[in-house]
Amino acid sequence: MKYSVSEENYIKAIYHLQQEVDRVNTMLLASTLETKPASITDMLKKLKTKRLLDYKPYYGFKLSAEGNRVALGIIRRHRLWEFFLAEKLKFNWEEVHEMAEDLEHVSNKKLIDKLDAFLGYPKFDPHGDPIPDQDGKIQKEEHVLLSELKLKAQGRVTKIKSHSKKIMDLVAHQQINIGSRITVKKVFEFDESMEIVIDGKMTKNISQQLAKNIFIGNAQ
Amino acid sequence: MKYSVSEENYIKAIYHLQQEVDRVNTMLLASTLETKPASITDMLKKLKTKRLLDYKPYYGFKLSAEGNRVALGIIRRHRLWEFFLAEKLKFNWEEVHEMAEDLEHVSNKKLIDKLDAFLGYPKFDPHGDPIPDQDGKIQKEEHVLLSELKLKAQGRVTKIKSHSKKIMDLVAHQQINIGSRITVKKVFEFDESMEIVIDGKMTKNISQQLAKNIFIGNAQ
DNA sequence: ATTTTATTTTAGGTTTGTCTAAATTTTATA
DNA sequence: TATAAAATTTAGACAAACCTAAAATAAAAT
Repeated sequence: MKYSVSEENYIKAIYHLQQEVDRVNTMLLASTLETKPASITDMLKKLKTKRLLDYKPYYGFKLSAEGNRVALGIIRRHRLWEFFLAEKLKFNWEEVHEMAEDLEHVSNKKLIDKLDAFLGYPKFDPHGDPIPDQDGKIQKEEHVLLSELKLKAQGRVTKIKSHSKKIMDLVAHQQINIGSRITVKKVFEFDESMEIVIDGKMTKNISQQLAKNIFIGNAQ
Repeated sequence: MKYSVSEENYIKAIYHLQQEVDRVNTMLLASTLETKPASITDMLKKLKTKRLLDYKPYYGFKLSAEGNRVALGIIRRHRLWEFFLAEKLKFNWEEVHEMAEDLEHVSNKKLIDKLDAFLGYPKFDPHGDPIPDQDGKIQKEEHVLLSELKLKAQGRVTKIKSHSKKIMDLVAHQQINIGSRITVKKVFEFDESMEIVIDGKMTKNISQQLAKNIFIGNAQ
């Protein structure tokens, strides 16, 4: 089954929201898609008739099993293209998200599977988010926030929570990358900022707000 | 300026038709786009107001200078993606056209220029068609149809005229590739079929219809 | 338990790109 | 050159995806 760009954007947005809340509602989806609640209702009905959505008027909604499957396909495409853009075309990892928003809608299965092979079946995209395989399976992530790491603890950066430009600017400037090895040297009680060592080379001071957006984990 | 997928498909189709006839008309465009004449007229008006088209009702039409520039941008994207698909993802050259039809509409300039660099600034796509550079400049092709080649003449395959699946099937089966060196051994008066030698190795018999679709030239 | 507020849906309108059927214009033919 | 045929355009309709404004429903507050 082939879905329109709009349908795919709705499905993807619902999927992501479901990772944070158990039942998505109209207002929330409208604000993340920057559209009006009435438009949301229209699309919900459409997705329901296509059996992608479990939807009862006035009572929120969630993706059906099939809806989930479709969402994972879109996310697979998005993240593979992100990996391609960063790894092969040498884009900075803060630039790739926007371009992948367009590329993800090119949905020829054979193309995506060959791209996957060409890239060497990567398990994580440049932001550290897991890339679903052909069957929609996702590598389990186990990670904690850098802000929760104990003194002297160390681990690798697996993911940045938000992909907003503001965070990306700071993270890039501080030379924190996916895969960087981080050691917590000191935590200051005053503002809970921390001193960290990156890859055993650079010592940096980062705010608690930033530390709350950096995941440290077991991946890659 | 950003154009819709539909607008881009019209612009591209008009550009290609202009390589064959001097003034394109409604019926011709309708049949190549597999759409109805009334739809063509609608879009022509739109492209005219956007100053992409030189159009006088009832008297045919052709692309403006700006229309040409836009067309070359689309063709550049199409052919770069074709090259990528064939060269990097290892698709057969008869498969790439269809996928590139989707990819060509992803029009981020920086993405395309980086893709171009990644591919090593190729001058011809897998079908032997020239790839416009950033400024829309195209490498001049000089070629003749294989059917017009004289006896004992030889040259390299630079391009296949049509990209239809039917032709591609036959061409691939006969092991005729872009860059293959072809020598005309014999031409039969009865049906104007010809015996050719490919790369000095294989001797094949091909129909006149096929020979009329194979270009032999100076490129690559 | 009402009333107020917030959320959600419905009703009806717009734009884009398509269509069919009818009207118009050009081209071909007798 | 008048008429028939073909090509083109216009008029009006439709689906997709959005919108605004109004109505319906649910949740919160008094």
